[in-house]
Amino acid sequence: MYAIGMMKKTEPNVRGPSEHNVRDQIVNAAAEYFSRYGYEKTTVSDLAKAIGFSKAYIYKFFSTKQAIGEVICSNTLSAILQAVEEGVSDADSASESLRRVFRVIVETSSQLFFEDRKLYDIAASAATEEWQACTDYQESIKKIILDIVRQGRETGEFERKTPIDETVNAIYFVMLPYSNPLLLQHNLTIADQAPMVLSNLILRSLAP
Amino acid sequence: MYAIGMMKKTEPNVRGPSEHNVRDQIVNAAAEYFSRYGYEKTTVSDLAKAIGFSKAYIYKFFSTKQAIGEVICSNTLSAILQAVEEGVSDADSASESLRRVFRVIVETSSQLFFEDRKLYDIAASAATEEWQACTDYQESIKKIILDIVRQGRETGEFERKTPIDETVNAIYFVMLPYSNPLLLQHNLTIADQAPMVLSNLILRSLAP
DNA sequence: CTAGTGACCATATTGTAATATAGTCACAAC
DNA sequence: GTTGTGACTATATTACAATATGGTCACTAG
Repeated sequence: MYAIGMMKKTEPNVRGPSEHNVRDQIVNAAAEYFSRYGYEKTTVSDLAKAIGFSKAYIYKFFSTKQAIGEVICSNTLSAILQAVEEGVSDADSASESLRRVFRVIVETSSQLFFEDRKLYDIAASAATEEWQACTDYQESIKKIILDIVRQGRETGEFERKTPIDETVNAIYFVMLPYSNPLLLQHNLTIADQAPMVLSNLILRSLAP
Repeated sequence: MYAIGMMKKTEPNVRGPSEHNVRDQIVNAAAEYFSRYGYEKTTVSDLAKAIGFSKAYIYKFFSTKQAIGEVICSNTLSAILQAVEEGVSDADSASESLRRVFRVIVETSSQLFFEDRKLYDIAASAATEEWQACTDYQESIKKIILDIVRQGRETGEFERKTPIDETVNAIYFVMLPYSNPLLLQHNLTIADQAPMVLSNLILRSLAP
């Protein structure tokens, strides 16, 4: 078969060769259209026209429109995660890392979903229908939090009495309303104060 | 004029005598209909028919349908607050009070908005359009938290370094996604674990 | 075999005409 | 004065036909 890494191709709804020029063209067109006109307003025919093929040909590569959406969504969420990880790697303490995680998530998400690009409705669909990309994203955030808490505990920066799973879960719950676009939407008015205030609360709870 | 206490009659959109049999009949009918058929589905004519008067007469007492909704909403939120205050008064420490606030809010809200009664859509309208009753409710919750934190600080149960406003605000922000029906809706799946886990986090952050 | 498509179907979405609703007002009965 | 209403308007909602969209498939070209 094709040379496939340990990723891709495992997910269903992805057809045809995973390395293919046309697949990339579709994804690029989708990125453009979804962010400019929104996911719902963009039709598969639009994408087909944009790259000069027929609609039917698109379905040789993706089994559904949602499958295309998943890729865009996945890329977008990856971009957020990357920004988060960048912030974390620049931090010089676990506390600072946590602050940055919170701040960067809120900032980047607000920007991507509500300002720069019209990616809100794809994120909304993704969150409502619990696409794979979303649950993966939430898992990644949990893992980042876990790593930071671990590190903080090792350096003695954080307390060690509370079961680490509970600590991580609690922090995750606090951040959830700001990392899920469906919820963030309702919290936009406090999205500028929340990261600061809540980070402080979390860090107080982590004090040894 | 009428003998008016320091309340009622101050809010606009409330017409006619504030003590009046018919006003109560309207409110009772509304409570029944809104919780059975929902706020949006209930028409003002329905209420009129239910109490045997004409629709026009209703408008002698309430300037808009929303004004009726505000009363029902206000009563419902008052019921939640009462349950919360009951829980608090039964608690024997500030910590226990905080736990109960969180637990009772989630339990009572879930029940009222999503199980027992179909009050969700009135609460949703209220939250979306920021009715007075809602902002009052949120203020009340903030005040309850403030009182508990104050008490906890006095008894030495809680730390006193953090500015009390920030502490209260942070706790309030943590509870917000569970006290606002619009947000609670998306958190129903974790609504059983959240109060426990998040109360623990809050209490750890309050440790002296 | 691979690359690519027009024609097709079932369901979703839109436009629009018909209906229902929130809210007003002049007026009647007492 | 108070209690109460039918008739009215402007806007919102519904019902439904017309159209658009997601998705499939048999087929052609090389």
